[in-house]
Amino acid sequence: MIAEVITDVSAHPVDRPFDYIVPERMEAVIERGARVKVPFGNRKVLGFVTAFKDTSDVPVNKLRPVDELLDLEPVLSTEMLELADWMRETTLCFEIDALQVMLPSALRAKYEKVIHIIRAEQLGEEVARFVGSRKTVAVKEFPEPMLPALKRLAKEGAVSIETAIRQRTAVKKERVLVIAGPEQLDHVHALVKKGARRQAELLEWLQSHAGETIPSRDVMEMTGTTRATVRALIEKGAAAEEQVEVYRKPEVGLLPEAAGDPVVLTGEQADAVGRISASADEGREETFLLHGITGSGKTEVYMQVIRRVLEQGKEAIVLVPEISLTPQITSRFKKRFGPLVAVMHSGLSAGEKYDEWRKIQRGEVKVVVGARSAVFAPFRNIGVIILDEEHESSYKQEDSPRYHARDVAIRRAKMHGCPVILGSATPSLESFARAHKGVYTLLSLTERAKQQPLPEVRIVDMREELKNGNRSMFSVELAEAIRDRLEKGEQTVLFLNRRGYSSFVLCRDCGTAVQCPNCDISLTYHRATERLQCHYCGHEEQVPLTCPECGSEHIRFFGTGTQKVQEELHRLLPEARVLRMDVDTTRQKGSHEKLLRQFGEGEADILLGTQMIAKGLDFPNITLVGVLSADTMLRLSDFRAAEKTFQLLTQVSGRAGRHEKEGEVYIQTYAPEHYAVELAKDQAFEPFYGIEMANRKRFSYPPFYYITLIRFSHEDLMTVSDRAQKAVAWLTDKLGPDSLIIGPTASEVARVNNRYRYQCLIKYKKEPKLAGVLTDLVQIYRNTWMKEGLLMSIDMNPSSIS
DNA sequence: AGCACGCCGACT
DNA sequence: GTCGGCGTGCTC
Repeated sequence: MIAEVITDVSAHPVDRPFDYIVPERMEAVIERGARVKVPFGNRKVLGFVTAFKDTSDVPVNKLRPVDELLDLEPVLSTEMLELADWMRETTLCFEIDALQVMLPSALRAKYEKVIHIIRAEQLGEEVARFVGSRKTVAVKEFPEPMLPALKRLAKEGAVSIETAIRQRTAVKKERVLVIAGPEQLDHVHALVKKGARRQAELLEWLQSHAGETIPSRDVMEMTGTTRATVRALIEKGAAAEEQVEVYRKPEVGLLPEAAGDPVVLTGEQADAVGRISASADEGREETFLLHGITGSGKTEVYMQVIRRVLEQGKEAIVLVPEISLTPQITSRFKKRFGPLVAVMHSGLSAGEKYDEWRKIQRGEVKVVVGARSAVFAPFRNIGVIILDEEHESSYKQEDSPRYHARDVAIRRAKMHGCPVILGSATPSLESFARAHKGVYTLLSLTERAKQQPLPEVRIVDMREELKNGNRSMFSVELAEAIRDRLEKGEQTVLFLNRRGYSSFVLCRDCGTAVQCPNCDISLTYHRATERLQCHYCGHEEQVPLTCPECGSEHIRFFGTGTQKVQEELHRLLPEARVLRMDVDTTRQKGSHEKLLRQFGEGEADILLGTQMIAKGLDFPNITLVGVLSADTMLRLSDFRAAEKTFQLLTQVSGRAGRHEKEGEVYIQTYAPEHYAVELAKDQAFEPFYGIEMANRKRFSYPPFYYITLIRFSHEDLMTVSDRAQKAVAWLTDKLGPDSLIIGPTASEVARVNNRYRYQCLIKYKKEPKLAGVLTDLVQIYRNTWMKEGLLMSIDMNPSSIS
């Protein structure tokens, strides 16, 4: 038997299956989707078995046997193997990357070079002393100066250097005591010596738990005894100690008032649940776009559909944008479905993620709530896949494999015969257009679940404020409104769109900001470290005392970070209690939940934050939302700038007045007449959709055209510009006349990490040749440009082109 | 001669 | 990606 194996080597020339002989002893147990250890060149690597066959085209003398079978139970199903093929084709990634992304990182291999001692007497004094009596030693343990000696020893055959494969995180084991039966314990009683008070105490406790199995640690804790005592009784036969597999228990901070029980549905909600359930019952692969204004109760619809699916013995996947950012929604699922829910998010450790994954794999849970990668949850009988906030750009992975969770969800639904729900108050233009065309089924929720009116939204023209001499971050109106809430004991949420607005250091004399030495971008000032940082390459430096350009001492901080707003807020309203939520205050594990809980329990009057507070926040006492700078995003040179601004403003406004008290929203902007700002005021999605669609059509952008972005980078400006030019010329020649090729142009940030960046954009409606042409372009790249140090990457469906 | 370094091709 | 093989050029 021959196995086809995809090896754990992410590189072009080996992006294909390699044939291996399956040793007889493995033949009965090896399966597709299992991991194996195989010899590859002069080392051992991990690989995935993707197929079997009887004969190979490879010359027999080149074939080598599989070294070791790592999984008796395959880690990837045939569905997943097929899905990986599809991902390779649609995103142009390596097969191995597609396979790896579906598994928890704990299952990935870690390679370590070790030396095996063959003839200890030959080692020489120094090495021998270091090695001691060990048979194998990791190479990295040796001090640098000893390495040449090791090399020589390897050549002489006194030692061998090999790569060991280690699994990153193992199954967690715990010691348990299997306590003997009562008669046996009585028997032990006689053996305990008179003076052994501790043992007698412990034995008495054990007698009251005869026959049970209890974790050793718990036993010691409850009886106040130590290992020595326990061991003494084990020797006398009072109990046996065993190792059992356990799951790690991630800390789940359940938020207090997240409702657990199903609620009575509005007519619209009930209709949505009915239609989706019908589709699920019939096993139809239908995609629904659930368009519901903020506060219309989309989550309740999801949960009732899931309940129906569970009743049929099927499973459900719920995707939310970066889950640690929305503890409220996970709390609701945990409360509703209890132990049937697994949660997968970036806040979990590798071991915790692995444990959650195993629960899914073994069928111990039926619902998974997670971020993007949870779309690969290893369920076998999926009944529904849900993407909440489907317009969120975090569903697109920005590095290889550049997949979109929405596409994967729809693909998996096809294979399982089940519906997909795309939920949003502000759907992506792509999805809404598809719903209009009838590709997706549109379901609308137009009323708020608790019948509250939409909040009153006021747009504040900051140019007027400036004219009137108000140079602060707060307009007179907004400041007044905050003060008003403070007096009433109600809560305020202030939102700062930080992008392009962080603090930087500017010279007042020559007007330049301090730049990163490696990238064409200004450095950002970080209060916590009191240093300047580059967000692209990570470069860090001291804040200069004089301008590096002109030597002037007149340099000062400019721009607005959350810290600065907090200071200004304190000056304005010294009595207000402010909670700040941004990357700096939420870096610690669980701090996000903690801050939200504090705010929910009324420990602060004002919550000040960035993007991360725009979603999911749902507290009854919030009656005021302020957006400090609505239009910073509009300045981005990206075709989605207006869409993103509209979505963000609508989401943020939706945080106010979700319960009994009415809400009010202030949007401060320098572009009050922009349609994205004006229409967000009334959550007027359809009018916005109309205008934006017209613009997209005029400029040939999605959803009218598909786009593919090709990026190039090189240390030398001339080289990158020339190769990009050559690539574009080649594409123009090969692609059909209806495809538009834009560029090459220098990227928005033209240099990152001392590499110059160019890009070009292909726009097309139908281009059957595209896949083939791009594959050929990659061939050219591999054979020529890659060797000169050029990097080229292709994004088949970029969410942003800036 | 002895080796450091960079380039190239192979990996079943 | 990572290795060994091979050529070049430098030093003792």
